[in-house]
Amino acid sequence: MTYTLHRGDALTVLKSLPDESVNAVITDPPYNSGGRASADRTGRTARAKYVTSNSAHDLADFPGENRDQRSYRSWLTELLTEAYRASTEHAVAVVFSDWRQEPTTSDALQMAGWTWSGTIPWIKPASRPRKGGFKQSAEFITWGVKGSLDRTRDLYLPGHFIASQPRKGRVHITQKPVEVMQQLVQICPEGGTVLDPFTGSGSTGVAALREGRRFVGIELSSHYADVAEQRLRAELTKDDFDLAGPEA
Amino acid sequence: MTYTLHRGDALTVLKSLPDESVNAVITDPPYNSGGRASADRTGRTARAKYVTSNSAHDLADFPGENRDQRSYRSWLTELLTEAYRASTEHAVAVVFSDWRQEPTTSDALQMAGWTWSGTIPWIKPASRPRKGGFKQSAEFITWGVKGSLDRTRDLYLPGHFIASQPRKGRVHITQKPVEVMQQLVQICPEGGTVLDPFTGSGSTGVAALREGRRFVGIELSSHYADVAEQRLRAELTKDDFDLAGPEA
DNA sequence: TACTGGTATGAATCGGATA
DNA sequence: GTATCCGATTCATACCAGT
Repeated sequence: MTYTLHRGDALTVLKSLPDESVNAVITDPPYNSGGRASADRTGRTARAKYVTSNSAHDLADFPGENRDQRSYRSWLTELLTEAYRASTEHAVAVVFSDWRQEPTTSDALQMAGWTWSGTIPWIKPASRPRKGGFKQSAEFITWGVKGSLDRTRDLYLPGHFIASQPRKGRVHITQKPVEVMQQLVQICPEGGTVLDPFTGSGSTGVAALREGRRFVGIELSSHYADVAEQRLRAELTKDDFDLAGPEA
Repeated sequence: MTYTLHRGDALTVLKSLPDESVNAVITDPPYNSGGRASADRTGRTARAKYVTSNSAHDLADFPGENRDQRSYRSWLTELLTEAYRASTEHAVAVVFSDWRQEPTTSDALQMAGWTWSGTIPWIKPASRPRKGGFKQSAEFITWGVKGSLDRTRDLYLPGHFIASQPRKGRVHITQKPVEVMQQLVQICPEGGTVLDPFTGSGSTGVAALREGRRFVGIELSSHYADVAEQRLRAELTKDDFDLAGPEA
């Protein structure tokens, strides 16, 4: 399997992709969430919003956490519109969000032309408690189809995920568990192409390669583009190693 | 503990409730979901939408399943507005929905004045698989506060639930597991009053009584009002029995 | 290997001080 | 007042070291 990693702004690069060139879009955009007032959400960095002040780790910040509610919706809509154009018939879009952005995400998905087909909770067992109320232990995966689902495939995917955020060897604040991503990429037909306009540390790509799908990624931050490049290359090397065996 | 069960239309009865008389609103309104087109949703009864055509059980139909998307939103908004009026400061509203109605539900909750504070997935492990895609195994519990959360309470509630729908002894199509409801009613202070404008078979009430909360219910269908009445009365009797012990 | 005990942390949240 | 910023808080879970 192969991958392509574009360095640059998601929307700009998306516009340069040819029509009907990908078979699934799986991505985790910056949520632009957190905080009560608009200024809290737009005026602080991802680290300031999402990382406990006394955390020992020193993971790099990531860009794009400065949009207010309205511009978040139109921005996401335009992104998903371009992704729709670049997708084949029966392609599926899979978009992460938190509870606050889930309604906006399903709006944007539909405005971009996709047929909203469901919302899948991802349960994170290790999450902060909240005194006096219900804690927030889930993220949401909104998915939709271009046209109709391909019902000829003998594919049955779960309706929820329970998995902890990576802790050991974590390289990104919002890194997703590869085992979850490996399930998600199966929505793309084998040998097809998975697109992730917010590659980050590249978990979607790693999962795609492991499951025998091609990968096209876009990442703005040069730091994370480097990280993703390394992880993806390592994945290919590991493949060769696995195929050849340790004796080769 | 005591309960009051009103028979009649939810909105009409709600308007007759005194201001600031309840401490939590926990309810499962008719979802008005199901079909893709408006005609699919409004033209069929609840049984036709939610029950596999050859199902063996013979549960009664329930009313209120004939609103399109827009009128559902305004109807729910008006309901939650009245519920808000009838609630005390720091009261919490807890509203079930499916993935399709979750955005509308959080809209209505906020339009009614509540501060939306989160969305909790309820995972139903035994759900039908879906060929070619992700199955739908979750419902969503949208919750919000009148004013601010009471953070003086030593209360830490879960951020998700995993429980199968009652199978044995089920009396309502959309009956909720009492163990889930028993967790939810804890958002109401002990000895306080829980309101459920769509009582159905009365699971919210049963849970409230078990957890030492008063209950005020409203149910339109006389069939289900009878069912709820019986379950609630049985719960009180069982209480007496438990207190006195089998030898008394 | 299986278990135990110690420790660090989470796509937060909120009250209250400061500007 | 209003907007912004600072930092205390909370516990189930995951990881690690040691037996």
